Amino acid sequence: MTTLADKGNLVQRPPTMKEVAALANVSIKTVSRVINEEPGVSPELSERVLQAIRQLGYHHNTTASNLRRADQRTATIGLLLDDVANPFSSALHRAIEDVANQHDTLVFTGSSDFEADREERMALTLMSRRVDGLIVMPVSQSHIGLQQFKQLDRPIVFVDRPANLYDADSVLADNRVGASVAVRHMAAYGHRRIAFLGDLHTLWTAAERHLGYIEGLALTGLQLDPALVRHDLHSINLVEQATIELFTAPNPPSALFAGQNLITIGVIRALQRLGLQQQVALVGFDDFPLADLLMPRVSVVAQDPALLGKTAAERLFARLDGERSPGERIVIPTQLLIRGSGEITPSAFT
Amino acid sequence: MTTLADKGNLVQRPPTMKEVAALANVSIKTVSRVINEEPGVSPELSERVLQAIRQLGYHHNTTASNLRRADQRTATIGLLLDDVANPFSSALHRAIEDVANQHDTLVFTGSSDFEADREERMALTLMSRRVDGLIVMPVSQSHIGLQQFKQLDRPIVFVDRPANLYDADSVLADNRVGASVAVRHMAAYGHRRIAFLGDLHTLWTAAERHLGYIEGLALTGLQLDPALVRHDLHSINLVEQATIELFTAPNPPSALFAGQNLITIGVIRALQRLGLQQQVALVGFDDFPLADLLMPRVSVVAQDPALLGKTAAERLFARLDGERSPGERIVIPTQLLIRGSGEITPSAFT
DNA sequence: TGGTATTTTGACAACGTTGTCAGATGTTGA
DNA sequence: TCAACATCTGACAACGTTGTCAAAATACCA
Repeated sequence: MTTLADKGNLVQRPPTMKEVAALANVSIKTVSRVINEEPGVSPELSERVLQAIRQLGYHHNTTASNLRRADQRTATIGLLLDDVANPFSSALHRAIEDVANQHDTLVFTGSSDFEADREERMALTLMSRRVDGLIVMPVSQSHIGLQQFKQLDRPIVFVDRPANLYDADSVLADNRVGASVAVRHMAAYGHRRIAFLGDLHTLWTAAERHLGYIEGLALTGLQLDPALVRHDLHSINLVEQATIELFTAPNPPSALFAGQNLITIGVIRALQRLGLQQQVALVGFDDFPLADLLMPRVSVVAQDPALLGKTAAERLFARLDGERSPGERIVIPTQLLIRGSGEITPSAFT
Repeated sequence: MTTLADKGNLVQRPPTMKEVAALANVSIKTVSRVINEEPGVSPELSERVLQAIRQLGYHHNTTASNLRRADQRTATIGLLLDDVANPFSSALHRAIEDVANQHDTLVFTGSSDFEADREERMALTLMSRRVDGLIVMPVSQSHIGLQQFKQLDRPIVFVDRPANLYDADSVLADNRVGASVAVRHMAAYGHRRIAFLGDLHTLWTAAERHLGYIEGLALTGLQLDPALVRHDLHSINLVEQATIELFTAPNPPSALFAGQNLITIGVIRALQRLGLQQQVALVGFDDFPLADLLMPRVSVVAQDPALLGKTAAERLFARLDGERSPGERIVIPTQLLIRGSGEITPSAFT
């Protein structure tokens, strides 16, 4: 025969309102009133209840409370990120946590690892937990799980990348303009052969930055050379390899636009290996810690992940507070940070 | 008159088992059995139920289920970190998430910002949510909130820093040995004046690394000079200022031990400002991204946050599975990564 | 003093689910 | 054909809380 304890179950039940009520010699409802600070409890009873609460070490059971409450709220939201350990994601996370805290809401966070079915699974799990809303960096195109969530009329806010879901808010960085500015910046320093190194072309941000690159070239009257465009560089090895290939091929670029911070880092690694870091211009998309300590200091198009996160969270809570306007795209501007690597002139390179 | 919708409540209730049961023309209990894959439901009924579930878009309500279940589990754990956006914390977070996923458990994460009362508040909130267990980077010394949690016989595992709570597991890096190794390493390169720059002395890790520094000096027969020891450098400005002071004072150090990664970065910034980065030896505690791309490349004592997190999470789930042995201290070794900055000789400096 | 208005309190059902147990149905063997 | 048994199924209570509403206690007024 096995007992509960044998199975490793939590056998010691926390005290309940019932026990508090018994000790204070009042009804459960009175205890409930005291805890929820509802008016109309005499100071005398209230004190007796509080005393009993202290004595028993009672703690309110939020889940049971939420189950009964009429508004169907759980005071939790879900957050689906690429990877909680990625600096961009974790900066978002922090900003969202801060807003959620102000709304007495807890955050369930998960990493999708860019896998649509992980995203899907997480979304369904969170739906089972009845989270009040969702903030998502979307991976999948179909959003099957998310659609089901939407059907319950619960808000979803997309962040960093938009979704095909009609009528959902998205909070995005201005990827296209940012990329275009980066290209034009290097063109202004005299570069005519500017390469593009991008992430998985299926990612919306990668595609937008590529479009910005093309726009930037067009605006400065430069020719687009397909040999200078590399997509799908989703691992550091692929980045290094692509960079080296660019410089061993005939007619190499004199400037590089790196479409994402991990790509920027891979490029720097490769340039150091090639000994070219002082001769090739480089602007990366998305800032990263220590970019200003490298030699040369790395110029980047900076996003503002904290602002993206804060905006997304505020949007979500506005929806939860009843805001019913149609879904919007909110675009947060980017900023070119001039530090040195983007201002290297072509003359440095031969 | 205001309706529910006006108040922004989630008015559309998700379908319940009751509705599924009605549609499939069976009892609620049968629906429950199908969902929980309990044996003894005829294939025919089972199919009818599944059909109804699909038709209504039913999703199991985990919270209601957990409330009723006998084992008192919510399949959630709480995670209290310094700051989810800090790379060390977020690496821990990711490793813990992965283990939790394997146990079909969701993680509530919060940032304490090194404030004891934030930690306290978070702990109480998580207790209200009836999380099954807690993983904590502790801030406070008293652990009032955590103690109450422990009283419910729910496991807590401390990570990175131990707690005064008797009988709780801690998973720690070998701070003292790591620091000692760093000091001895630089001493072996001929340094006799090695400075210590540390974090808030109230933090256990900072204190341990300081002890390791002292031990390292003692083991190499070097004199401890209090003028070379700086504590409480909890902001980048304080670090830069302290570094500059060290080098403007008479008899400056020829080598630096930085007790934490943000401190290391501040030191590098200051050394660059002073133009001393190639002349002063530096070993930092805790690795950071790009340490190997700076010039000189930065030697560090690396911790393994992913392993710390994984170990802590596995410990927690072992407890939840009924493991009843006394609380343990598990120490994860550190590793000296030789990259260049720690191998600069005193001769470079005059 | 009696009657009404007001405040305070508690009994009970309900939230959505699962545990318990008894009843219904079907199967087997003599 | 009937008892004995195994298999399926459902009624009901329970988990810990809050919403509803009526009862009890108190205050107020003529």
